[in-house]
Amino acid sequence: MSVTIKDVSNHAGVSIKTVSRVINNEENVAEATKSKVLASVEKLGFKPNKSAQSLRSKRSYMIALLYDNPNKSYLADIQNGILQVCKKSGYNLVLQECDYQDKNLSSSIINFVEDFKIDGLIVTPPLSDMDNFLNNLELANIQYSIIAPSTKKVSSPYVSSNDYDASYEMTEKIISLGHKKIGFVKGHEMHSASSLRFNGFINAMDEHSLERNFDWIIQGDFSFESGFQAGEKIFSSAEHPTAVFASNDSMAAGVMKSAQMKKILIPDQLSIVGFDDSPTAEQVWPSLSTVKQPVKEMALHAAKLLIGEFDGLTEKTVSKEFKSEIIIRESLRKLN
Amino acid sequence: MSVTIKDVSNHAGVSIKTVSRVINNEENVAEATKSKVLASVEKLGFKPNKSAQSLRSKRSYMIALLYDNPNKSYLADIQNGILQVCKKSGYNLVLQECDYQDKNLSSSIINFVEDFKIDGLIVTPPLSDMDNFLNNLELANIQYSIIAPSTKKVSSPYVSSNDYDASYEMTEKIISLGHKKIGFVKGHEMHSASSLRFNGFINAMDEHSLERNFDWIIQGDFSFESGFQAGEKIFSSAEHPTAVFASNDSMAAGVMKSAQMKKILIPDQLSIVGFDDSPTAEQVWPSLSTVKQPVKEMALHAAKLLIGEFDGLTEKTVSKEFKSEIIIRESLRKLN
DNA sequence: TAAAAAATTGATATCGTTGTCAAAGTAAGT
DNA sequence: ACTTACTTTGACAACGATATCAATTTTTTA
Repeated sequence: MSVTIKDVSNHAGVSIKTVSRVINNEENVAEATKSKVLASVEKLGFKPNKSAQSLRSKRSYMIALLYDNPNKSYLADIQNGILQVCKKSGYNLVLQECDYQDKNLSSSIINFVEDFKIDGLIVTPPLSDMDNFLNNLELANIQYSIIAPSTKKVSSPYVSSNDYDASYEMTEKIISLGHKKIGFVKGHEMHSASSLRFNGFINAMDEHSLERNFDWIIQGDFSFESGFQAGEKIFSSAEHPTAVFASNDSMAAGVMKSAQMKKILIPDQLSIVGFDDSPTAEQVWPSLSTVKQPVKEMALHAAKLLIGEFDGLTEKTVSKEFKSEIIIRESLRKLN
Repeated sequence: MSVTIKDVSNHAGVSIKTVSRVINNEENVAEATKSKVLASVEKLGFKPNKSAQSLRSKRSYMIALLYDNPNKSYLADIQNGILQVCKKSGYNLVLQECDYQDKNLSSSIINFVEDFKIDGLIVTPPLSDMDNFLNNLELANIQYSIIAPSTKKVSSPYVSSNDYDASYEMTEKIISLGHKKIGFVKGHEMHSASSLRFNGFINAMDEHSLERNFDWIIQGDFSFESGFQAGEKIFSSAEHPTAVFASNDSMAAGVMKSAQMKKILIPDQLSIVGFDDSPTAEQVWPSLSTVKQPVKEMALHAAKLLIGEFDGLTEKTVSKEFKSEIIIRESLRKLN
């Protein structure tokens, strides 16, 4: 039926072990033998049987993406980045949806990995911040690579974004446009990015000696609805801010709706900025100024880190922090 | 190390073949033997080695999702639905991003399937409408299940939504609110849903003897930008419609922006409706009335169809057409 | 030039299942 | 009771790769 290693060994006049050596790029194969084998491989169109390889070498050539993320756009970007690496390196991506509140999360994931001989995991927020979970993975000797952890105490490779810096920078941008009265909507408490983004805001405010008004600093949970509620609170206070910075775009859209329903003109009377550059950011009117993280590139790098870890990619890849980009759209305006 | 079929056979005092028979639910195993084996399996915590099974039986217990879809939200819903079935049936979902314009699409997919011994494919639009591609899959003897094809000439199982009906119904809804001057923004020409949605609109208009105004019927491509451009055209015509029906939410948001920039009040002067119930639909202001397809349920059913095809699920599953739901939000208002 | 060391190669076992086919056990038919 | 047919079971081969370890060849060293 299909071409096996034995066919190749016959064709090339060597043992199957030698063919195996060549296709696995092992050392100590004479150059002449190697090219002879490679020629046969090419000629016969040989492709190693993944199942057989997997059985013998206990590797599946599959990596899994662990996520518990309500943000569909974010998820899609992550997947795209990983897939790009997978395609090149012959790996496959398997999806594993998780519930971060599940008591049995660790054991069910460990089971899954052992069951399917998954080679490694890519862990996304908020799972990437659950130290206990990550520890369990390590105890079970499971390789993983982390996207966007807040704390970097883990030993496994990670990629992160500079949520703090980006938030600081965006806040400075707002301030530079003359705003002094700035509100803030915090993100979900479980997500480490929430505190980073908040701290960036606070520190930039402090740096410019601007007063924090806690009537305008509202706890949200990244949902549109929570953004709307935040807006309702902010705009019910005696004095209104001239700008509101929400920790993500959905909440910014919520604030925007609240303002618009109260006939507050955006951006004339109120500037709004978000975070994430979700599709919605471009599609609302006025379009949202926001912070764009290179999510896809981060995921790509995380995949490289992981696969490099057990597959020895040619170029050595290391943990990396990515820089975000500030995108100015219609919702942010200079104060006059 | 881990428990093998041999351990179970020893423990149960039967041959490995008998254990194999039990775990594969084969016929002709005495009830007593079966329960004895099952007990041992339970006791020892035996789980068949997927790689070995795969090697011997030429099945990978993996299905792949084929997509070339710019809509991240749609993709996430599809994935969720499939994953739900996968979890139950022990399959894994592998992602395969495609380019529908790729000349080598058929061969590269066939290669992929043979390479990884993928058990079956779930094909989404617009791939699901490429008859040539589907034919090639069949020639290669690859099992697949289709989501939302327009034509049903294929022999493989499918799930579909009633795009035509939903569009017809939504148009009637608009008409019932007193609108007579209704514009329409068409979707991407490659997507079969586009023509279905358009036909639903046209036929409902005809049915109610309403005139089609081709200044208000604009070709779009499902993108926000194309929706915006459509709006620009529509609102530059001598007379304005009182309602615009866009073939998806992104385009509806584009039309909305165009209108808002021209100070056309929504919904007072103009009603706008979309299609898909994307996250944006809820987050724009005024929020978009739209058509929600049970995408997740459709994907779930498609996965059942596929896995049932080669795995004989308990309940017999057949091709099915799903009904969409009309969601009325702020952007649609009764004409007074 | 012989011996030792290193590099290269191959015969065969092995991974953990399922498939083949024949043997053993049971039920049915005469 | 004795074939005949059917059900149930097991011994062993097979799937297609990698691992072990010894054999062979080449290179280095003395």
